[in-house]
Amino acid sequence: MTTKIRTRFAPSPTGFLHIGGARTTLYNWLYARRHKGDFILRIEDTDEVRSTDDSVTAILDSVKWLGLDWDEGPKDGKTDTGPYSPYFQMQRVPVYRKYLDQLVAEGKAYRCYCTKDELDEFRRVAQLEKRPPRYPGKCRALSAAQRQELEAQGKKFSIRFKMPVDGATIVDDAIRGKVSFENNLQQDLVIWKTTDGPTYNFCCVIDDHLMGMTHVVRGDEHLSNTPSQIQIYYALGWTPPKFAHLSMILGPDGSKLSKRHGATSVLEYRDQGYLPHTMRNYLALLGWSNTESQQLFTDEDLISKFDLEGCQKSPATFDTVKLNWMNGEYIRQTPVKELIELAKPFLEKAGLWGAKGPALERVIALEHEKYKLLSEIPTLIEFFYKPVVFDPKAFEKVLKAPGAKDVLLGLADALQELTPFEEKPLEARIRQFVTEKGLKNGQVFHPIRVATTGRTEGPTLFLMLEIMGKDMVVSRLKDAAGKL
RNA sequence: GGCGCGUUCGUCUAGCGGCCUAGGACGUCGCCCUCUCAAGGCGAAGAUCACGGGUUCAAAUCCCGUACGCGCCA
Repeated sequence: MTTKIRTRFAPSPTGFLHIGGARTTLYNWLYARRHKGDFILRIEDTDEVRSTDDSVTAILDSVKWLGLDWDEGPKDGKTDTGPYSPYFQMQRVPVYRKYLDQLVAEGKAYRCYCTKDELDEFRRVAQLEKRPPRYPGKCRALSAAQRQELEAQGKKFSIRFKMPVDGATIVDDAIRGKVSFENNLQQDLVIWKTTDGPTYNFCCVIDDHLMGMTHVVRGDEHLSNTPSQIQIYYALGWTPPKFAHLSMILGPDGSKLSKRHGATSVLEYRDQGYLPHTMRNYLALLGWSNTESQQLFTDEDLISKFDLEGCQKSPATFDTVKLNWMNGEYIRQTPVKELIELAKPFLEKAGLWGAKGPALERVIALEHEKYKLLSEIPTLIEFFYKPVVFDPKAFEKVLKAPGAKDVLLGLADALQELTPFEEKPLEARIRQFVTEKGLKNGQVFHPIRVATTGRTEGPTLFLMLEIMGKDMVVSRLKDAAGKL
């Protein structure tokens, strides 16, 4: 029997969920789902200064919006559920302390009394002598008597983990293969702070083991810490999980994606009108691909095809242009009724939800192939519900053209008489008008469009007029003519 | 500074020694469709596979070095 796959996403609640974190979450989730395993969420809030409750909420909201469900972890910002509860690290401190005591008792970790100033000095001298600036192990071999004396002086201490002094630690990474680190170049890392609390690397090892993680999929920036973590697993008599380190996501200028490149928070993408499915698909492709070079995936497709081996070792640039294309694809695939529901917040904000006028369903369907973002929908359809606002250029070029006024007035009369006021008869009547007056199509079609919408671009003309209805069309033709 | 990682069209990538005169997707450009804008169809341009050495009958693919970028130690 094979062990059940268990993956996790373990954010520090010190801010919103950014794009990189979202991708890490997605890959962990995909891997777990692919193998019918469990996906766990754990909150690494041991940084008491920077962790906030708001961040926890924002992160949970983000993961939920992305449509990634977790099997164990927080239910909200305070409570959680699952066989390994609690999933908030601050609530697990006694657990960490237990293993800390064990390591100290076994001589695998030791108290270090060096002050910040002393450590700075070590570092300075090391830099000067062009040696690696690592902790020199000053307190590593202190005797019990020496420790007593230092403590009698009221010296505070941190606790350091004793790294082996020879040999190498191999990280067998699912994406990068075997990566070797010389042990004597690693330093004795602090696992318990002077301020009496555990450090990130220590909690991470203990939780990943106790919570039964089989795979740790995380960002590239953790690769260098992995040998230390692996040695802690060994010291505790545990087998490390399989690691996979994902490459970084870059901004368009090749530097690490940050706020100055635009939106970095997942919730900002939601607010700009991207669909969760777009984010899942796009992020999946940013650093992972299969041999078919497939671009569009259903969720089932993604789950059945995703694998760690297909992940890219090199960093990837986040490309909003492709994201927009993909979002357009998925909007086009979304049935209009569903699309309206998705666009509801944006329509409400624009005052178009429940507005008097043509049926929203027909209006939105009219320009279905044009939306790239949900947030664009209101601007593209608002002229159906709000007074016409003329684009100055369109007004100059199209309405002020010679004869345009006569066209508008003539059409207003002709269309007033038209029944039924529907696409086909409208087209027939307007084309007839063109012939009667000896004009070209453009000389008539363009002025109608600008007069009724204020713009030179918009939906297919005759169906649009039908949806607007006779009263609106005729009065707008007259109004526009009146301005000339 | 040390250690580690990375480097294929503008961007995301395929490629695991011969199928590569390097394939796909986004974007760009052109044509078609057409009442505009899109969408759609067709087509084109775009990569001396970072650079330099090897290994081999044969290298984008294997090995070594260099450069540049990034990460960790901080």
